[in-house]
Amino acid sequence: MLFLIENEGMGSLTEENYIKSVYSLSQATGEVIVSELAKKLQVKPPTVNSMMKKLALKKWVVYAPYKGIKVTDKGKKEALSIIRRHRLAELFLVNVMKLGWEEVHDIAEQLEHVESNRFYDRIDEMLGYPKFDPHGEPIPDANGKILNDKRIALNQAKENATVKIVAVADDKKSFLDHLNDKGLKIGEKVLIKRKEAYDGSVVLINKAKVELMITHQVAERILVEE
Amino acid sequence: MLFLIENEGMGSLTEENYIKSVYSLSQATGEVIVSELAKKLQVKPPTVNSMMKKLALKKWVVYAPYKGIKVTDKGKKEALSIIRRHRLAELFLVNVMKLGWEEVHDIAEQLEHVESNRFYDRIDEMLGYPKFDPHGEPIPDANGKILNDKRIALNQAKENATVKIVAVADDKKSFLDHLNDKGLKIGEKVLIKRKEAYDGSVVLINKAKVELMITHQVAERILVEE
DNA sequence: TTAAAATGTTAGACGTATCTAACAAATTAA
DNA sequence: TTAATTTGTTAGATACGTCTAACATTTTAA
Repeated sequence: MLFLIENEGMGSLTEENYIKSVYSLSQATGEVIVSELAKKLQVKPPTVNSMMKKLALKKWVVYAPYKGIKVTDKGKKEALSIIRRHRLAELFLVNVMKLGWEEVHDIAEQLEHVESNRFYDRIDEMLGYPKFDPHGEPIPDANGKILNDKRIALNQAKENATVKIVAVADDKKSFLDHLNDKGLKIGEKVLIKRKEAYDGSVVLINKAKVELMITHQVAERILVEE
Repeated sequence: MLFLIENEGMGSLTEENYIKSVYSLSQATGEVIVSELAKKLQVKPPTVNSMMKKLALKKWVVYAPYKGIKVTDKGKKEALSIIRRHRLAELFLVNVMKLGWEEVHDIAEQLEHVESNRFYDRIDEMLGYPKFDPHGEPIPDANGKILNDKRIALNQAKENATVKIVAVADDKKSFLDHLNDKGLKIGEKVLIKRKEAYDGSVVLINKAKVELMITHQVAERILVEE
């Protein structure tokens, strides 16, 4: 007799980490490639490959050989539930436990896997049911509903539109530094002046009326709305 | 090239769970047997057997085939560090997060494996550096030092001694109920009237001057001091 | 447009933690 | 004190998550 330890919808800690990364890396463009995931998760491509087959069987992702990986609604729900726990944990560590923002990420990475609705509901309550974390990232509610899910990658915004930078899809320090150098930050509005069909770069005008050119690679990782 | 992921002293989550159980189950008698551990950890005896070989290699336990398992000083240090985290977590969940005692054990079981000194030091600070948890169990300090480590099993106390019940080495509800039926509880003093050499049972007199007989099996699981 | 480079997949291996089946030792009871 | 029972060990299997080496496909660039 064989017993299934995990319930239908549940995932192992590892699976949780994968779906979370698939979700966030595919946010901007709608999909993510194997090598990108491998880099993010610090594993080799074959490992990602076999895990994707597994997640595809679970219907968390859509995955055809040599094609990009897409999250399904089911996978999205999983990811949002983990992201909710991560963001609540971070906020809790900062607001209640008075730890510094720079030191909470790794702890939250561990706390997000704690299995206990009571624990997270209580944190949510103590924090006053917050809707956003201090990076501007929305916190999904207990049902996985997320406020303002209409964010798009900067390179997908229309020419001449004025959009607000609401988040970045890459939290590596080097990327944040790069934005800083360009005089861009979360919360600020920019005007999309021109999108180069040629190389996908975007020319925009920032708050200080300065014209800036940003590469496709970078534009893809900046989330905007409106 | 092969990289070791774990540092010398560290253990996997599984190893941590094993050494914790070895430590607590061997508290009273100085050792614990395979089947007892298997029962506690919900695994089969061969699993315990192979894990004990592993922990013996790490010098956390002393283990010879068909003999009881003993914790080494090194293993004790590991165990105390996990127990510290568990007890701090429980107290935090109850005192700060206002969860009920009955619901915190499983959450603490998960939190105790969070790797972050900052996290635990902060909890310790918020709780005012507590020395005992509400079950009367001492909380080891950051160096693994434990206040009053002179507790002994009830059956090891001398005849005619008056001792205080400070903790139980078995937190299953059925055991606690059994003690309740006998009119014994943590914090209460009892007089050891007689110890039967024959079957190891102990006759004692409780607060209400009532004479009680408790079996060796039970006496072994009641920790007393003084 | 084809050759080189980048990216992805398959096959086969390994370590961890677990199991069952079969056997061995120690303890208990007749 | 020997036989039965309990307890422990060994051997071999399995699932998970990972790897490397070899091969396949796709993309890029000459």
